[in-house]
Amino acid sequence: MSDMKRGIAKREPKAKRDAYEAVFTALAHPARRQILLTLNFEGGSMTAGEIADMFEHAWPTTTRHIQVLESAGLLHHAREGRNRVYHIDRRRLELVRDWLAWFLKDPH
Amino acid sequence: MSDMKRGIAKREPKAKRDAYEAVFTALAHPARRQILLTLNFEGGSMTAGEIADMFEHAWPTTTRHIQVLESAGLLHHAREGRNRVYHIDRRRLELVRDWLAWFLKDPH
DNA sequence: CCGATGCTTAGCCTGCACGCTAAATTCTCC
DNA sequence: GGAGAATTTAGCGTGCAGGCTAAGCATCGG
Repeated sequence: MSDMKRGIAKREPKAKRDAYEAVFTALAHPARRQILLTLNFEGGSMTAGEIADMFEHAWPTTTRHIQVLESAGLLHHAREGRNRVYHIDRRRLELVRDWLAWFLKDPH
Repeated sequence: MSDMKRGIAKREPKAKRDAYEAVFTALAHPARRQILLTLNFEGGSMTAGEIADMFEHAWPTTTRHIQVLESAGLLHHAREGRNRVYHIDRRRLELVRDWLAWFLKDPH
C-alpha cells in the first residue's frame, strides 16, 4: 500500500494521533468549548461550582464535561478545601494549532 | 444574569457560533480529519472514489463523512463526468484559528 | 441501448454521548 | 460528631452518529 494511499496522517506517531483524537473530541461539544473560553477569560482557573453555574445543565452533567476536558489534558485540577479548582492548560491547545499548520505549508 | 456568568462566547454572533459548531463537529472524527489532510496533501482536490479508497469503510460510510465536511463548509464539490471531485476550502479552517486566538490574547 | 462504473440515497442496527436523579464522598465549622 | 456545603460517582434513558447492505441514478464505452 502506497504512502499516498495510507494517507499522510499515518506518519504521525500513534501517541500524537491519540492526543489529537482526545483534544478534537473534547472540543466538539459547545459546553466544553465554553468552559475553556470562560476559564481562559477568567484568568485560567475556576472552581467546579463556578463552572457549573454557567450552565442550565444539572451539575453532574458539567462534571462529566470537565472530566472529558481533563482527560484530554486541557484542564487540571487541585483540591482546595472542599472546592476543586480547575485550571486550563493552554499548551495543550497547541496541538490544534500544530494540526492546522499542515494546511499552511500546503504543497503547490 | 451577568455577562460574566453567561460567558464570553455568547458575544459571538449566533451565525458564527453555528459555524464553530459545524466545523468542530466535523473535525471530531479521525476519518474526517484524515480526509482533509489527504486532500490538502494531494493538492486540494480528489474524486469521491479516491477518498473512499483511503479507508476500509464501506463506501457509503465515507460518503456520509464527506457530506458532514461539506455541510460544515470545509469541502465543495463539482461534477466531472461520472466522477465527483471534492476540493478543500482552506479558508473555512480559519474559523478554528480564530477560535484559538482567544487563548493567545488572554487578558493582562 | 445495455452493461459496467462511480457514487449517492434509503433504511437498518448498535453503541455511546450526554442528559437526568439519587446516593456517596469529602471537607468545614460549631 | 453531626449538619451542611461542594462535588463526584453510580446508574438509568434516549437520541443520534456512524457503521453496514441493498437499491437507485447518472454517465461512459461499445
